[in-house]
Amino acid sequence: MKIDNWTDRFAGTAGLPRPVQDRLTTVGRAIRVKAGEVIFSPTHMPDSLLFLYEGRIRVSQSSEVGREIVLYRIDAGDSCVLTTACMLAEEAYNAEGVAETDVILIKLPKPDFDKLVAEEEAFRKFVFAAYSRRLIDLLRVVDDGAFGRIDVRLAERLLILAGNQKEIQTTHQLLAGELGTAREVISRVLHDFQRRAMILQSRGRITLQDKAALKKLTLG
Amino acid sequence: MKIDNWTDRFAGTAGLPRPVQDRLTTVGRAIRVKAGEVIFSPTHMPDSLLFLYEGRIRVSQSSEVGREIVLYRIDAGDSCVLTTACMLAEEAYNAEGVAETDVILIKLPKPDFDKLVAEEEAFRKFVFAAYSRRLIDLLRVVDDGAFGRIDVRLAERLLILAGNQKEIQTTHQLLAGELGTAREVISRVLHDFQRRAMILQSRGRITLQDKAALKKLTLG
DNA sequence: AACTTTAAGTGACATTGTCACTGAAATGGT
DNA sequence: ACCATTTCAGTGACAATGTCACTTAAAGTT
Repeated sequence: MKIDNWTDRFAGTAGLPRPVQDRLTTVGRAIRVKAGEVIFSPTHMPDSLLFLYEGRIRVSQSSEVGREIVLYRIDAGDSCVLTTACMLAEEAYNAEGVAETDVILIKLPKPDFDKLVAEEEAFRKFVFAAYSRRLIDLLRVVDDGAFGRIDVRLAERLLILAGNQKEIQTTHQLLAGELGTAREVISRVLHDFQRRAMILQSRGRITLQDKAALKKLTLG
Repeated sequence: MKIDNWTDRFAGTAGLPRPVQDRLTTVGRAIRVKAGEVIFSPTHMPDSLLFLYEGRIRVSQSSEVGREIVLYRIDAGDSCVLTTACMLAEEAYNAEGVAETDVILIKLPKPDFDKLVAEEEAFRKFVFAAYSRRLIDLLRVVDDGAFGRIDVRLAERLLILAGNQKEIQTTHQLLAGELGTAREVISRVLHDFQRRAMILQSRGRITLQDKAALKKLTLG
């Protein structure tokens, strides 16, 4: 598939000279991915730089015994540098990226990526910024995991997942995967939140009834 | 201070053309740091790229309540990209770098860094590789912290810290800081290791008496 | 309606983290 | 040498979190 002018959507490419942009739209292959599909995993790491044109990707890490933790999310307009990092590293890792919504990716082959990094200042900045964001994201994950309380982290995450909505469609299992904990732990904490009238639960759905109270929890 | 030919020590600079290397030795300022001194912290983030010419830097993250976790170590020949990442990011972080031994750093001002990245392929590769290693390191920290058992992690760390030595000079408090846990937890686990004749403790010192047993612990 | 699958609840227990201490070993001054 | 101070380690009680082995409930399937 071909998408015209995708370069307009990315901070690193929008300001490039017209001929360069034209070349990019020629060499970059657009790919549609359905929600839920795996975009990269330890066994299948693309050898291209991925630009996320549309949708959202969830990057998570999983343990041998099936537990999981969400590392960060990639939104439209950003790129996925973890795949490039993993290309360079020999060590084992176990991160995977899953399309959280229907997704349109632009796949830029490595040689073109290298050329662009070499020649275009703006693109270089974009790539470095992407790396930086991921590093900072991971620092946050480490901090939360090592020092944060589970009820606080869950309250935070519920607010984020809800956005400006009041309801979240999810399961306890999925929430456990967000925070890298066990389902039972989530069930316990949510039960407590409900007892305190902060939320209302039904199968596969959580209604945030008192967002202020949840937010308050994340502060103190 | 000036150090001749420091560029020979770094993968990203050793292969550069002679004139480029000469320029680098001119613009790069060498700095000596004594063991224990803070090299960067949230309140004092250098605006240069740091090359570690000699010694070792410990990068750790600390919580508000005084707990700490070691993220990774930077060895001679490597660079410290976290500072460059933090320069680009607006978000709060709380990582700090401490000289673990006496250290010699080469400080390359940002403009020179940018120029080098723009012009030299080898240097670019070096920088990207450095970013990648840190990302992978952090993935490991997340994995260990979220899914690992504390006794296994401690056994692993003891073996690493000992290297090919048999003895480690450290305190329970410092070991707690390595793994992001509390001193009492370390005391408990070490007590257990000693009961099982895997180690021998005295004030400020741990002797690994049965490395094989410790290693075995890290597998099963 | 009966069956299957998936989601959630629960109690018992293990592990890890926190708190408030105690005691022991090194350090430093007089 | 003696004492005071500081640093390091040990400990028991308890809280928070993670694990296990289930049960119960809801939604989808035939």
